[in-house]
Amino acid sequence: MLRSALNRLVRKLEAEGTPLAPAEKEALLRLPLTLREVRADQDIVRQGDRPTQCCMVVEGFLCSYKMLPDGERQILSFHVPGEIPDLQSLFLEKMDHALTTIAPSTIAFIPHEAVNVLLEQHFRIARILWREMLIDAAISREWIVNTGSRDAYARISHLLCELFYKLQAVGLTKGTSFNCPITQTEVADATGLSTVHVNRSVQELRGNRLIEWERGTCTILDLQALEDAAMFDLDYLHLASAGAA
Amino acid sequence: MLRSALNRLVRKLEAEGTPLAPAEKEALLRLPLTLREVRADQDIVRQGDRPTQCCMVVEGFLCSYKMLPDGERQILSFHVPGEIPDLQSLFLEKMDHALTTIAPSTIAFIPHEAVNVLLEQHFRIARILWREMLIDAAISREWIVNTGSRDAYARISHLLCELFYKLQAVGLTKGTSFNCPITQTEVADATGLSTVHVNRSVQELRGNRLIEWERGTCTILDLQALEDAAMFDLDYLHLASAGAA
DNA sequence: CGACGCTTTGACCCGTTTCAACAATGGTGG
DNA sequence: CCACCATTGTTGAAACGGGTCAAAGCGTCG
Repeated sequence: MLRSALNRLVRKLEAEGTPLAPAEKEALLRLPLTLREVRADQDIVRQGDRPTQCCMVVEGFLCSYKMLPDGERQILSFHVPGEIPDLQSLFLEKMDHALTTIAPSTIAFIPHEAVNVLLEQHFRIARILWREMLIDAAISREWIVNTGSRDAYARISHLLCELFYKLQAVGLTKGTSFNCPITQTEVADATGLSTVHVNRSVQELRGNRLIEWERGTCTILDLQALEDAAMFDLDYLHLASAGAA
Repeated sequence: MLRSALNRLVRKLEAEGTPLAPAEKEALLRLPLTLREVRADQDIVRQGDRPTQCCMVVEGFLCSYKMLPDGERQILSFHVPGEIPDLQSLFLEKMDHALTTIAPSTIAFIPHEAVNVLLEQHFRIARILWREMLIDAAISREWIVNTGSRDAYARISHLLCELFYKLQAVGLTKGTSFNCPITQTEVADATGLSTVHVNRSVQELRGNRLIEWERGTCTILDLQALEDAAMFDLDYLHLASAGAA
C-alpha cells in the first residue's frame, strides 16, 4: 500500500515528460509517508490551519473550498489521485481554504521538513513540483472563466471535461467513462449555481445525449459535443503531450 | 529608470519579510533588464505565445485575460507595480492567457535564461518567487469565490478592497485613495457582470458613502463597511504582516 | 423496514442582462 | 481656443436565466 502510494507519486512526477534519475527516484522512495484511510466528508485541513505536513491523494477524491460568512460554500477545485493539493502550505503558512474528502479516500501525509530537504537537494524535482502548482493555478484561472463567463449548461459541461481529462491523465478512466462520486450539490457549490438548476442542466445534458451520469459513474457519450458546449480548450491543463505539440 | 526598476524588484522581494543577502541583492541588480514604455490597451503577451522572457510591471497597470469563442472577455487578475505577472511562463511553455496594459505602463523584460540561472544559484530567491506565484494562485481562488458566490454589489466591493491592499503594500496609496485607471467595462469583465449593472452597483456604493470614484481616482470612504459588504478576509493576500500574526 | 441523503419537480420570484439611447469627459487637430 | 470625435459613464424599460421554497420520489444501507 505504501509502496503503491510512492509509485503513484513517482509516476505523477514522471508524467511531466522527463524520467527521473535513479538518485531522484530513491530520494522520493525514502520520503517518510504516513497513510490514512478517510471516509467521505472529512476535513483534512481547515481554513486558518498552519499545517506542518502536506498530503497526497492516493485513492479517492478531495476538494478544496471556502466558506463565506453568509453560509455559502464555494468549491475551488477537485483533486484526484496523484495530486498534492496543499503543497502550497510549504510556502504559505496559513491555509486560506479547507480541504475535504468527497469520497472515501486514502491520503498520504508527508512532513514539510522532508519535502524542504528534497527540494533543496534535487532542484529538478523542485522544478517539477513548482510546475505542478502552476498547473493548479492555471486551473483556478479557468474556473474564474467558468463561473464568470459561461452559462449553467456550459459550466457543468466544462467541469465534466476537466474531470475526464484529469482522470484520464492518471489512468482512471475506462473509455469515456469514469468514476464520479461528486453529488449535484457539490457541482452546484463548484459552479456557483443552485442544486435545482444543476439538476435541470444535467438532465438537459442527458437529454441531448452528451452524457450519462448515474450512481457515481459518468459516461461521456459525445466528447466533442461536450467540449463544444463547454467552449473547452485543453491547453490550460498543460498536460505533457499537449505541451510537446 | 533602470535602477528604479531593479530597486522596485528588490523591495518587492524583501517585502516578504526576509532581507536579502548582499550576494543575492547583487545577483538581482545584475539581471539584464530591458525597459519598455507601453501605452494603454497593448497586449504584452498573447494566449498561445511561448515567451522567452518574462516581464515586471515597473509602473502602470496590467491585467491578464482570456477570450472565449463567443467573444466574451474574462479578466483574470490585475497587476500593479512590482509584480511579475508571467513568471509562470518559465515553467508552462505555452501561455494559456494574455497579458495587456490597461493604462500607460513601464515594463521591464527579463530573459528566461537569466531567471533560471538566478533560481539555481540562489535557492532563497527561488523560494521567494515561488511564494509570490502561490499568492497569485491564492488570489485566483478568491476570484472564483467572487464570481461564484457573491452578488454584484459584494463583487465590486471585493475587487476594490483587493486593489486597495495590493497597492498599499507597494506604497501606491495616499490614505485610502489610490489611482484606479480601471474602467467600468473592465470591472464588468473581471467580475462577470454587465457594464450596465456594474454602473448601477458603483452608484449604489457611492450612494451609501462607501466610496468615491471618478476620473481615475478611487477613495474608500469607509473601509470597514466596504470590507463587510464584500465579505472580505485579508488572509488570502498573504501579506507579510498578516502572516506574522 | 425505515431513515437518510440525493435527485427530481413545480410554481413563483428576483437579480441581472439586453437593447437602445443619451450625457459627460477627454484628447486631437485646425 | 474651440469643434470634433471617441471613450466612458448613465438611464429606462422589458425580458430572461437562474434562484428560492417546498414537497415528493428514490436508492441504499444498517
